Amino acid sequence: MEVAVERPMPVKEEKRTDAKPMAALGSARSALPIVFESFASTQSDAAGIKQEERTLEAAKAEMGEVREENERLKTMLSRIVSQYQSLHTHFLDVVKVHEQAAANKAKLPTMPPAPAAAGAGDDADDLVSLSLGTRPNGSARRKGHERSSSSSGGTAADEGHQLSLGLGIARGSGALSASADDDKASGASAAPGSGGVLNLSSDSSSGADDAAKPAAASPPGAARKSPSAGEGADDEVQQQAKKARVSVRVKCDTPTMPDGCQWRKYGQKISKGNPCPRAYYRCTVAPQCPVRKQVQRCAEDTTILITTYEGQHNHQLPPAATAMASTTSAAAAMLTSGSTTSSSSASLAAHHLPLAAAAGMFGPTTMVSTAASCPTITLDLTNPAAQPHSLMHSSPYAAGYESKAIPAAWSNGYMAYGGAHPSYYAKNSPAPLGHLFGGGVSSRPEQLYAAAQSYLQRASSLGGGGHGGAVAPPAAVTDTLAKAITSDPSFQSALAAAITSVMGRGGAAAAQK
DNA sequence: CGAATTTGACCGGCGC
DNA sequence: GCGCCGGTCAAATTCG
Repeated sequence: MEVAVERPMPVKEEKRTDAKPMAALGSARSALPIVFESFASTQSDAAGIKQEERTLEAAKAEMGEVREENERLKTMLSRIVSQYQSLHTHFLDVVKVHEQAAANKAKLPTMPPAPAAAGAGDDADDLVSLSLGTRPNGSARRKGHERSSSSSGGTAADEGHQLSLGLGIARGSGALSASADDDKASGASAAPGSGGVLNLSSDSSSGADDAAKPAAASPPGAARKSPSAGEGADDEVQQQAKKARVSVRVKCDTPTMPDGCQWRKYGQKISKGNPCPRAYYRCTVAPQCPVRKQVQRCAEDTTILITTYEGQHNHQLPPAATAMASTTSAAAAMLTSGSTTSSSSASLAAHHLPLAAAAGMFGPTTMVSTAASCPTITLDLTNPAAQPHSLMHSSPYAAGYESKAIPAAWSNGYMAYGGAHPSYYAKNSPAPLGHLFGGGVSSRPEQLYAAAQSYLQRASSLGGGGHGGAVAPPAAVTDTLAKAITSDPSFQSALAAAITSVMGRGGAAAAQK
């Protein structure tokens, strides 16, 4: 039994408290130990009072230096914030232009009939989204393509407070978006491994998302295939669809990642190249649910749990499970739409963007693999930088900060958030989302979500415009923005906090076994 | 006693 | 055609 897994992850309160301290604090922390050390030593030395005084002076001097550094960092932070704001403003302007263009274009009969099919629209503006977190019922699919499981039927009530981190890619533009609904924050604290690694690998089949919905759906592959120049590509697509997967890597010390769903283990195997056995689970929330997952520990670091999801839930999910479900669905959709664009990953990269964009924008820790029959997106959040604690305890702005730990795509969402609530961002720049999700400080779910949706829409519009090819290359814009945002440590810490929150929540609610 | 997990066997795909 | 390997099945075992 994996009951143990379900228990809420222990909250590492002490580490969370630092959410607000800024970079300055981080640096201060690093300096303080030295001070205390010397102070302690003086005490031990009862004889040399003079030496003690000397040490104290040295300590004071160090303190002074630390203060100065704090000031410097604060200044730097405010500068960064202002730059961020101006950048965002500029971005919004650009987006508006594209939005209008897209609006005009939308009136054209280019939209594929297969509506729902997430990411099905090959030529139209497909919005591929990868979301982590739950979202309020209903609003989820603004862009048609989001078939997150939550929308499938989540009870509205339950989903009132949910956290969602979404990433959307507007076809053609590569725009990404993230949305953040508030979450009781409750979860916030709880990240199991707090430092988690999330790997999302989606199958083209993702259709999965759609497929999951039993009735509606048309075969995964069929749903998304593009009628146009299909040819051999279609077959390939369909095949890929069958293997669509979403894998999530999380640093977790429990047997399985608490994703909120109920799973039943049906097998275990030792796979080649990894001494750790791979466990196979099947979703038991509904008898006919096709979703399966594989859980395996990373050979290099056994604290890292690699969970690969396959398929789409065909039933209502508990609130706690919608986050992961949405993520896997969206990721699958993204891959799917990508595959429909062209027949090979190479061409994908060269052409429209879904996959290419995803691969490029997610950053080094995220991989989108289309080579094999199982296209996979890997989001590696195991990176230390992704861990809230470490983030908050260190000086984010210090050189060497690992900005790549967070997918650039998510940064867009972050940006959206910031754009909608600049003031909030300014006040809490160190870890805005961290407060939101983790601290639960003055978070406003509706606003956040609205902001996210707003951004989503813009992003998709942008994509449409980009597709038209009339305007400046959106991809370039978003890429630039993505880089800028991603390099923002506060975003990283925020994201880490959000993920942590999700994970924690999942653990509490999940009835995993 | 029922349900879930364990674990060896079986099956199908893929590469050589 | 053969062997390897990943994935699944199902009987046996364990647990609550």
